[in-house]
Amino acid sequence: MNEQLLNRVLRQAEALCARRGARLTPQRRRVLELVCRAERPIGAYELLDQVRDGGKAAPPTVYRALDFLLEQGLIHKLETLHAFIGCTHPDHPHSSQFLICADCGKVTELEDAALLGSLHSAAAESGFSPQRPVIEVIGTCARCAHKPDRPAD
Amino acid sequence: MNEQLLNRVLRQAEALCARRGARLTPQRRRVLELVCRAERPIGAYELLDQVRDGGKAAPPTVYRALDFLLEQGLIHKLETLHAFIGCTHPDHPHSSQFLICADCGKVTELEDAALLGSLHSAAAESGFSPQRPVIEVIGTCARCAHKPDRPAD
DNA sequence: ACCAGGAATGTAACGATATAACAGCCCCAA
DNA sequence: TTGGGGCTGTTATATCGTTACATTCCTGGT
Ligand SMILES: [Zn+2]
Ligand SMILES: [Zn+2]
Ligand SMILES: [Zn+2]
Ligand SMILES: [Zn+2]
Repeated sequence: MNEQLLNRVLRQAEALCARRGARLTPQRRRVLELVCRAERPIGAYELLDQVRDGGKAAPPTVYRALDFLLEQGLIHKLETLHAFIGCTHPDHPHSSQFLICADCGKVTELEDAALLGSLHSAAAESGFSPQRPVIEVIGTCARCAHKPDRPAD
Repeated sequence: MNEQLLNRVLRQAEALCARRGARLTPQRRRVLELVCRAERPIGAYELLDQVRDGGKAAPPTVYRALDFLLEQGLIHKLETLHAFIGCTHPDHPHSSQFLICADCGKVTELEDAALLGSLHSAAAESGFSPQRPVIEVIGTCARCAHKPDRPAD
């Protein structure tokens, strides 16, 4: 996430939390910023290292911040990677899908209505009521597909 | 999985492995049977307890069997639960979807072509080549939706 | 039958991810 | 001012998964 987008996201986060009466404390804001600055999904313990930064901090510090940010929809958790990414459009609640490149590790967040529709149709046939769809697709991104070969294998 | 289906699955597993030159050893067959007998997704350490059954066994024993069974498509892993279920139709390779009831824990395996189609379309728009789609839907199953209330909350 | 050599298993230790439980702090509201 | 709820600190522990290396088993070539 570039600097400009990051600033926008942080401002949106503050506005959203204010509107909702949720407290985006410095600790939480710090974790949000770290997640968003990471070019790739980032793990909780990796975050912990950065939060410590010489000082002291324990897992609950980071996990509690992550829980808050997840509740507010400011970040997403990638179940297949046990890692987190910042949401680029937290302004509205959404159920999104993730394209995860197994080669370069980059993740693209989609919000595909047709895909969600298919999912709801399929669930409905079984009388099932979806509450939290988890859709994560491991594959190869366009950039990596164009690479002629793995350069440094 | 009922006894009849279990027996069919075990026979299919033997046939498949034989055809592929893969060795469905007693250990692996045992783990497959334990996974299939479980009414719900079962975790690796839970399996380990049952594999031990008084004797001795260590995590790699179970994880290696699980790896083999996953490779052969005889079981599936549920990423959101860190648990495993037996595949009810291992005769052909497939990418399936899972409906996970948050109330009773039951899991339904789907193989919905339309849903997969939507997924591929959505991915294609981003130039992304899917290799392993992970689709797990947390929600409420038909049975649990009909319950008037949580009986013992 | 014999003997590699690879596949499968046993065993001990460790690493990574996540939560429980309880204590102290801060801020606002009654 | 005095709770009380929300946030944070701290320690320990639970849960999930892997590494590394020794041993055993099976198989295929001779
Ligand atoms: Zn998002
Ligand atoms: Zn890539
Ligand atoms: Zn299946
Ligand atoms: Zn249910």
